[in-house]
Amino acid sequence: MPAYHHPAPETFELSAVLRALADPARLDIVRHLERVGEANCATLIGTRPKSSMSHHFQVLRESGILHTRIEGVQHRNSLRRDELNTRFPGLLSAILQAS
Amino acid sequence: MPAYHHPAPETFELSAVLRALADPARLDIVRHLERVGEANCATLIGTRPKSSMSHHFQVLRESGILHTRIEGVQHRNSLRRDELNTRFPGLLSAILQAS
DNA sequence: TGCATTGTTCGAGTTTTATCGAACAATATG
DNA sequence: CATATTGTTCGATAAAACTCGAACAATGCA
Repeated sequence: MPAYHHPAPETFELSAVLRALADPARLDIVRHLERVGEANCATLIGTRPKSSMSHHFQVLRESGILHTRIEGVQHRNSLRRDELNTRFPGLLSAILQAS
Repeated sequence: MPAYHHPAPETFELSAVLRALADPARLDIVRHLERVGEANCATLIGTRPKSSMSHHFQVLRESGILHTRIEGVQHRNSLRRDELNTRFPGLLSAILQAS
């Protein structure tokens, strides 16, 4: 399992970030990561199948919203808070703050 | 031409707002309104046909992002800054601030 | 080695969204 | 009233995105 590619903050695209966060399932993922800091996919799967979740994590990763660290068989995800805040100041916190 | 329906701030949905702003054409509209304050559809039409623009304005209106005032034959659009800021503090300015 | 766990990838089906021309409605103006 | 202006609505097409099962890959452990 090769390591993932994570885009550099300079290449984050606002449209991609907004599109990624516009999906309720992905917004749930982001909110959960905000609370727990780091989580693997399995702990975040609710009723959805693995393949759907894997897709959502991919969208979040490729837009720059989260980072995936591989540890053994688990893929641990966490928000790229600092990098997002550097590129789009205040955006993530404004979105997380919204009820 | 009946007046438009503009949703109340309490009913704004974050997903809908993000989805509306995730489209580059609509983000351009929002940025333009930010600059000029108020504009009708015609002045915002670039290369796209009227029907496409009308659709984008509808999406922006129904998500709560802009208000459309009818004056004669023109439909004047402006951002609902205060209402958006009340419902989602800091969100619009964070998005407008992003390059 | 055999098996369970974790997650990706593939492919197909469904839904949503965007695009745009044509026809229409409403207002203004000559 | 005739015509131009502004923008919506309709309908069809195309593109994008979501969903999910099945097969696969990689690790960990007995």
